[in-house]
Amino acid sequence: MLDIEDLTIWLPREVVELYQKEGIRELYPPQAEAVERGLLEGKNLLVSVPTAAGKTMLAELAMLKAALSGGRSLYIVPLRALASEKQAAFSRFADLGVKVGLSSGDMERKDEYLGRNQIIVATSEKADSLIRNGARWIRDLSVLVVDEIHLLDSTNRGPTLEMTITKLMRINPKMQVLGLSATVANAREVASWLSADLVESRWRPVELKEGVICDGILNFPGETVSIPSSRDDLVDLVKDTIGQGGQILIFESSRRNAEATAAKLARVVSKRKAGASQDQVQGEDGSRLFEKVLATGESETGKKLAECVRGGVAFHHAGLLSEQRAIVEKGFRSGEIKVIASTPTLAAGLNLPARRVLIRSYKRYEGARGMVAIPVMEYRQMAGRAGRPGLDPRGESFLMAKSEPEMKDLMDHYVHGEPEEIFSKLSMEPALRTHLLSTMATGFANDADELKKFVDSTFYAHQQDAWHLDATIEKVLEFLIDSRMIEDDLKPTPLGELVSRLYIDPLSARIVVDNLRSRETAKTTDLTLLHLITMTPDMDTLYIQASDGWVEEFIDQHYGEFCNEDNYDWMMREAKTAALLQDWIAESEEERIADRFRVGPGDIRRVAETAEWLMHSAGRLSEHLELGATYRIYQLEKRIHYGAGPDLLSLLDLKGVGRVRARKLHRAGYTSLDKLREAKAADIAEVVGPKIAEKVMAQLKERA
DNA sequence: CTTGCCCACATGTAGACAGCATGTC
DNA sequence: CTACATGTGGGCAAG
Repeated sequence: MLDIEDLTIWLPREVVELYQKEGIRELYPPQAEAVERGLLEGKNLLVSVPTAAGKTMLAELAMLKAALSGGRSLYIVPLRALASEKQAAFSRFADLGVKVGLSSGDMERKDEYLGRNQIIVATSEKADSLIRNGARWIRDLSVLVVDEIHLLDSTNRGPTLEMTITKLMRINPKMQVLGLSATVANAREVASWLSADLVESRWRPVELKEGVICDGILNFPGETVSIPSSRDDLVDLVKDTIGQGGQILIFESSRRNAEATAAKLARVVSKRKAGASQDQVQGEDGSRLFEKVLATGESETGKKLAECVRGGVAFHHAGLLSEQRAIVEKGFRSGEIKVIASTPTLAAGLNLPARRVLIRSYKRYEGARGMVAIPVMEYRQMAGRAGRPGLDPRGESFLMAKSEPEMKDLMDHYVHGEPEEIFSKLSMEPALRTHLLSTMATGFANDADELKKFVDSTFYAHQQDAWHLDATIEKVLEFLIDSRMIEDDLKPTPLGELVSRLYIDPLSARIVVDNLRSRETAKTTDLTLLHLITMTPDMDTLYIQASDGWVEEFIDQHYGEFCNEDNYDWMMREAKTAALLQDWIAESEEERIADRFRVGPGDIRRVAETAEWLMHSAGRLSEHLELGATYRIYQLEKRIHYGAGPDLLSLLDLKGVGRVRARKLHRAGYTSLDKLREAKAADIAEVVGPKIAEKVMAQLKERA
């Protein structure tokens, strides 16, 4: 037991008082262990404990210690949403004179300006990008916190995290490193890579009972409990939970299942409500949320969600708009929503605990491999959402089994099972393409020897045999040389430096450059350029479904406009994605796009966001190599940003004018800035309202 | 003739980071 | 390439 008061040995009194004011009297056991192991004496630590065991506070203590003695800390998280959540939380240190900055792709300030903060929160990619772009303050860090460091195991994003940590440790040799991890089998291995002490514990602030539900029986280790049964375990468990005044989080393996489950439960839950008299207020809550959801747009998804929240139930997946997700999350926190059926979005993301968690399917579709049982680590991630500290006496989580033998299997494998080891994915070719280039471009290595030394300091080299890595490195370097991004002696070319800073896959750059070079300008249309960026590995193309027969026709019709693509399956996906973007910049309504392409509104935004980034990068490449398409590409970039037709481009330069107002002005005859200049303020006000009109007039005057 | 049920068969499958430069309705 | 849950439409019997 360590009293919070004891922290005054290492920290100023005002820090301790801040926590005391928040009601904290003593440290949790794993926290105390971390402090004893030298958290506040600059020791590197890897803390591997369950969710909600107080990892964040440990990071806070270390960062405050540094901040109050003039040091700077970087806190790395895997998600943008998490970055804003942490930034908001750390902002309470303003009273101590500690400033907090946020840096992620969607919320950006000037990089150098960020250095004025003592704590900076960033996504791993952004942190990497800050290094690539040469932000100076990043060479002067006292503390590095890496949240969810077990993501080193992720194929997509693990290598970025790994390289970022490696680079930061190299340029800040004295920096304290604090890794925060879920429980994994080989935490010691990760710790040793970081030269860190390991703090490992299974302690939780709220008891968690894990079990398996089967035929109306809740099976816990050494104990079974039966609940009122109507032969539908899902409905029974939900009714039971709500009957106790609790909330439940249900994890599904597909969006469709999440939506179907939510719809089904909404019917059940609202029927219960209708029976109870004091629930008048609840009903009003429901209709308030109903309106709020509908206000975000009346897409199919939106309407379905609105219908569900009316009954106090919601679904949650990446097809939702971020506004819609926010409504669901907030509604659940406030208790207006009792049940969320979610895809894994919620498992990895925000802190949204519930009394009970139901994992309805522990299998997940993995393309060629069919349905695969999820790793224990992911199970823990989901189960760990059960139990709200201070609110629930305990949390309960359940897997769902259809038979006795399956129930026993699940007990063995998940409830009693140990999480897996994590493995570096750095030897994957796409990862190396990106990161070898940036290593050379940022001067972390200047020749083959230095590169070898650098690679030797990665987690991969620490953990695994290097022969596979060496072979891939060879291949990748050849590609980079052939693409003129590095010279024969591995020195970066200006093109290579540009690609590294743009943060795109070198292969994406290669595809863009090759196609722009070989293509005759006369045959280049908007569709050509849209297709071009969908061909790059940085674009996640849409799937082809049975109802997508039109795509083949679309390809035939516009044959000459497409870039060369040998693989017809890819071609279909690329063409479909390009078609979506074409609709988007033709000002087609979101609802219509969602319908035509069978995607959620959130997917549309994501495709557009990625496309905008890639179009910008294509523009920079065209500009740098003088490929002749620069102007057109930048215009397209702008159109993708706003989702607007070509005739609006000049109007969009005006602040306060987006796609909607620009179209209104255009329809009213104000088709250009000159036309607007000739008009009277009152007439413009007629179209866009007096306030905006005034703003517009002021800008016109300034420009003239 | 309608309704309800079972079966065979078709269908579709999680998530989300980055550049740049500041403000949509 | 490996599975699975869900939705759909036809066939059939009961009402």
